[in-house]
Amino acid sequence: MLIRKFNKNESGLNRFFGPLEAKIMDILWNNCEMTIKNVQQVLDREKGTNFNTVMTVMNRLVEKEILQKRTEGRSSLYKPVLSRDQFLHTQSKEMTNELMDEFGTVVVSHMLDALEDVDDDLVAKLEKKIKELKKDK
Amino acid sequence: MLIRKFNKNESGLNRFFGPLEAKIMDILWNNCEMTIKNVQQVLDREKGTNFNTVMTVMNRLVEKEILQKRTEGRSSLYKPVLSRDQFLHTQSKEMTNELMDEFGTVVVSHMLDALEDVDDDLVAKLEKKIKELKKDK
DNA sequence: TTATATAAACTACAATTTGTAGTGTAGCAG
DNA sequence: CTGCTACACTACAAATTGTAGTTTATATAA
Repeated sequence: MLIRKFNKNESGLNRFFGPLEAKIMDILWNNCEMTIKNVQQVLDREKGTNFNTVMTVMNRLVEKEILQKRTEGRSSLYKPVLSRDQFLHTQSKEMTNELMDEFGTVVVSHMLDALEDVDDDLVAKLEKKIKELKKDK
Repeated sequence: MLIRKFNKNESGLNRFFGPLEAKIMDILWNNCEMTIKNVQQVLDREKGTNFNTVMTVMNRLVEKEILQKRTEGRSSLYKPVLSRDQFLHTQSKEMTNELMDEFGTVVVSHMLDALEDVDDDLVAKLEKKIKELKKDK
């Protein structure tokens, strides 16, 4: 799973992918396993995209181990290695860890500053964590 | 201040800059205001780097509003717009906000999972925050 | 069986970002 | 006034991403 960067000033999948890559991943995640043609047809509903373009980008995503490819007769079927939820969960966890490794507790402080409208589960988790932290002292 | 991406699998300034850019920023932050020649001389202690290369990279950093340039007679003096601390603080805050905007409270949960060895001030801040959150209900 | 359509492979090019460096220019110093 | 120095201008390379043409292999239709 080769995601090298997190794009700032973008949103959603565009934080991890280029614009076309992001559209393709979105389509794959909405449809499970698809051929290049299938993907191209969905893309085409908005704006014509060349078959070869779609193929190139999808095969690059396979090289990066973000998609997996299975040859079925004359056609190949592509699907994401991880589900969308798994992917986003992994990325959010990785990014959180990267930030904490890099900046330490400062990010915790920033998070608390930005924290509003939290559900009860998270408050409970916060309280539990505080107790643990105090016990460790 | 144009920082477009956060590089994963890097560390320190290399998360925000290319390798040479990062070295140059490090030098500038250790020395305040410097000419290109000064910077080049410090770089040269490890490995010869072409004067024009240093100049190009530094002027690009000026375009990105990361460095500021002041012409003093025949030479130009460069210095970072923000101090290292200001820069890192800004970036950690921005990144934290980006993550929270993107993923919501999941990142807080991840953060708590990774949290260890916290100082007393942060524990106090956590407790204060919990009280506020409960009051809002 | 052969012709045609289609999927895939291979190849290549453009724009962007970053590192690299040559050449030209203007001004100061001897 | 002549050369050194700093800067500007320009250009190219590698990587990333978007784009698409050409070629090859094959399956299906005539």
